[in-house]
Amino acid sequence: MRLSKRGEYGLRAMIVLAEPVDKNSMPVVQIKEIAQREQISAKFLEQILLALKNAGLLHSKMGVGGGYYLARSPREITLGQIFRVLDGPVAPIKCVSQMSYEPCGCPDEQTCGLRLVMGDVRNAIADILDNTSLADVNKRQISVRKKLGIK
Amino acid sequence: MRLSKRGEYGLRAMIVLAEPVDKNSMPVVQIKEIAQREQISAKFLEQILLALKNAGLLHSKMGVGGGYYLARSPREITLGQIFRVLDGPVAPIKCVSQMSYEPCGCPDEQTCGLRLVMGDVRNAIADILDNTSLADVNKRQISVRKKLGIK
DNA sequence: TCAAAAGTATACTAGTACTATAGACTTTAT
DNA sequence: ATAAAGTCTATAGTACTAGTATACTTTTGA
Repeated sequence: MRLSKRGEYGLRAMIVLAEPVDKNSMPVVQIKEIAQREQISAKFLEQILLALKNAGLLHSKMGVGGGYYLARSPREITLGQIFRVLDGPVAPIKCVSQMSYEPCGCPDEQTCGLRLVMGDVRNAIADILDNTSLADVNKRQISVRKKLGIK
Repeated sequence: MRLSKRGEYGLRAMIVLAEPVDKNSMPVVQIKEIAQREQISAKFLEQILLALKNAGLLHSKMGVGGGYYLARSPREITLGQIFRVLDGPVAPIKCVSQMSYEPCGCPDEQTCGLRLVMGDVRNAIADILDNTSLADVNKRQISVRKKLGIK
């Protein structure tokens, strides 16, 4: 039940890109900067951000002073959207996938016990990922920091 | 967020092995029989059941009339136990694993937003898998069949 | 007693996915 | 014009997946 490095890095990068910036500074962040902050290979991150751009979650600006920025407000981008771009369906088994169903080959799908339970698992995961926006993540981070009295 | 074939087949086999049998027939089932019923390569299933046996979830009887049977009552074997033997930790990322924690390399684990959310995901999955026994699965199957009016 | 049924154990393999790395190209600000 | 930045595609090493293969051990019962 693993999140790939691709997914991990992409989610972390998106969370960084959603961080509230001081007003009237253009919220464009460079790959290199994210890579450094999060200790990720910049070249690998390149591919990941490109995929997120092609999926419409990021926009970019080329050339000097360029970089990436969110295509929509952090409130409107969920972790589920990001996850699906980078790691595919949320469901642990294809036959319970809402977004990309496929039969799994069990003798009788309707009464397959595994399918029943894995359906619950899928729903539990999707519930969290699809109802947590980048803004929510930032809010939580801030409240944790406050609680710990840091920064 | 995928369940491997190994995990899938193992869980399916365990569910079969937990099926209520007519009283006083020894509940020993052969690999071949499970493989046929569930459409799984018998040789592959062999390895899987062996792993489950070595983990103490199954017992076996060698020789003619032998086979596998559950080491404990279906009420006492959870899907979480089976899953962990075959597919490893439930957590989507190592730094939120209860059973086999490892740092994941983010700059500050305490305030890592991804970690906070993935912790929730881990708990949601573990909640289901660790609180669903083989007996529960069978009960659900039966109730689904009843509802559908089959068999 | 010995053959057949059944599990045990390990090695091997083809294919695919993962995790990058590399390099050539395009766009843009100054 | 040049350097900074993203774009795009190819490639490589490694690990994992999903099996196959093979030789063995244990047990039963004819």
